[in-house]
Amino acid sequence: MKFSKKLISWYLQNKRTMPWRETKNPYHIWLSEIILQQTRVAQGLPYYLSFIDTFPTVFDLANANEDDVLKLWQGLGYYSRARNLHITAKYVANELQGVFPSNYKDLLALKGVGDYTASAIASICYDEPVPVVDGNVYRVLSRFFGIKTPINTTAGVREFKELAIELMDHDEPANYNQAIMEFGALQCKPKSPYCIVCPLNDSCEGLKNGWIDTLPVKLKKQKIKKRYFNYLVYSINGKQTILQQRKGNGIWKGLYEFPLIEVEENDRDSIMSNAFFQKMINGHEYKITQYREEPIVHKLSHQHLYTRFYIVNVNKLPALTKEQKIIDFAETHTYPVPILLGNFIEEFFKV
DNA sequence: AACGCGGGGGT
DNA sequence: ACCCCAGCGTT
Repeated sequence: MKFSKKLISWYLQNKRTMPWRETKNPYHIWLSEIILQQTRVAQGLPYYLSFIDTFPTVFDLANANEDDVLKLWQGLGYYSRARNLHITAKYVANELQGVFPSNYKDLLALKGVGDYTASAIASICYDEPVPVVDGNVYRVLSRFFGIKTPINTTAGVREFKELAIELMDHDEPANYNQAIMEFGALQCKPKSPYCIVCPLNDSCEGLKNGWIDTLPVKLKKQKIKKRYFNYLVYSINGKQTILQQRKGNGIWKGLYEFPLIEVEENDRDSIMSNAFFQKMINGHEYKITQYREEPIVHKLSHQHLYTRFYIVNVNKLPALTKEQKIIDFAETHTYPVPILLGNFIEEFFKV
């Protein structure tokens, strides 16, 4: 039997039930695909349900405030996905009368939709025979065909894409694409795949040569940067605090946070002598206490954030920058914040 | 072509 | 610790 037909056969018997597999509504499929980028099904599923519930149509999403979209996205990470989601919703609602593009090429033009996502939507919604090449597909193909080309190089991306095009099932694009991904997720998984009971184990080059544990080949690991964050949690007359929105292009763009002092070395002197800190407290009576002695270490894929919170008690309003807003304690939890701050707010303000 | 971007789960 | 996850946009 053909490679693709074996996978589809496996898929029809082993696929998990998921809400986005019950529909071909492009709005729902698009939403699920954006949410699932670099995200496990178990983590993304509750977000998918709450987005569908809160924004039943692309018009509802388009008419929302960006802050509300980010708030619903809070905790899912890679927040540019949420901002691009909102941009694309407005584009589809306002420029395309709510009708999504119906082919790979036009889908690719949407913000936040790359090669993978355009292929996924085009194949699932419109039966266009364009192959998806995600992390699962790299693993399945590299093992089955014994391909050692690193997957995160230009040559690797091109080689696997060309192979995927050859293998594409033109009779059932939707089933085939979901089959190879589901197969990679459940059967040909990264560690301890079920080769003994695999329907492809009689012709798998990786298994035959003992390469299962070394495929796919991926070049270098990014090294982790350490950063030292010091948040000033203002308590103004014990009722209000200050939040500011992150600008620029770094992490958490668009999310809110307390006034932040980032230092190179995490010693108390460098924080207290920091120019920004002096400016914030200059001319005001204040009492400052450190929330916890030990920093909270927030681990991201690419950096570790050693974070301290300082409670700054004041009786007068400090001078605010343009980005800063006075917020009632009870309202702090309505702003989209990184999960690191969300946890703190929940604990400290008891909201 | 290389890099930055979250948070969670598995081993 | 380290890897991976239905990747994408920017530089």
